Amino acid sequence: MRIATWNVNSIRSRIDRLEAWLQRSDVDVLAIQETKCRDDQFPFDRLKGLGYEVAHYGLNHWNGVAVLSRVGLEDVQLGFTDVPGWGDPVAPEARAIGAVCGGVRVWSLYVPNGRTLDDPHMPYKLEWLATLKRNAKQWLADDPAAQVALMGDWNIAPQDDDVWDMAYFQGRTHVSPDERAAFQGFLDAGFVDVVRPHAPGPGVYTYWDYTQLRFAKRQGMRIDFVLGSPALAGRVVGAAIDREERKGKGASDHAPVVVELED
DNA sequence: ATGGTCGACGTTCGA
Repeated sequence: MRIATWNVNSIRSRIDRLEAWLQRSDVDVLAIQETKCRDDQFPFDRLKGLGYEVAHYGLNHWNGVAVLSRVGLEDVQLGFTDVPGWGDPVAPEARAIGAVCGGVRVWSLYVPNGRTLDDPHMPYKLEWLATLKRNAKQWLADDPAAQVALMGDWNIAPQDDDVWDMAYFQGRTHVSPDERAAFQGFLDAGFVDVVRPHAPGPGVYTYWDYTQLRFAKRQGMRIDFVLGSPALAGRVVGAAIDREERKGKGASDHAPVVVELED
């Protein structure tokens, strides 16, 4: 079984490329982030036409997450227990959707960006991650053999090699000790970055800013991850970042990340 | 091409 995650940066503007990518990538399950639309705007029919069941969680033109599957899609959950919201008054944001696909509990996650170190979005980001970690630890406590994939745009570069120049990122988000500690918490809980061993750095990224010719200059960030529970990690036989998909006109600023599981 | 791009509910904001 082949599972993947991709921040598409608007599914409506990316639907042609998404269709083409699905047809050539042969994935069974895809976690999508930043659909940037509501259900009534989501191109369900085109994806169903390719043989995928679809679960989408989108509240407005920001955020939005989805799971596509051609190996079954059950027990859909919008958000996780106690997921923090944002705003005044506090309102939910569509940043997490879970479903069981082919025996794997898949989560499509769009972690809050943080914006700047002194922005209120930063404590929101950390609280969001802490709450997700509490949930994830509980899932493993309930069933140590659970097959869980936490997939998505984590908006964290856990290691220095995950950005092109640490000096540039001094004082910026994505690399701060608090964010890295939040990410490490998932590893400490038993989850495994199942892609890194198959796509080692340095210079291996999943995101390149549209501006400043970042892609052409190979100035990217590794911020999209698939964290597998121990049982899932034991099934991983390969993984790859599809850097080709970042090329050309109409590309998302993120590349898809694909993980191959043994049957 | 005085070299900051995308996408969205856009003449502005979020990434």
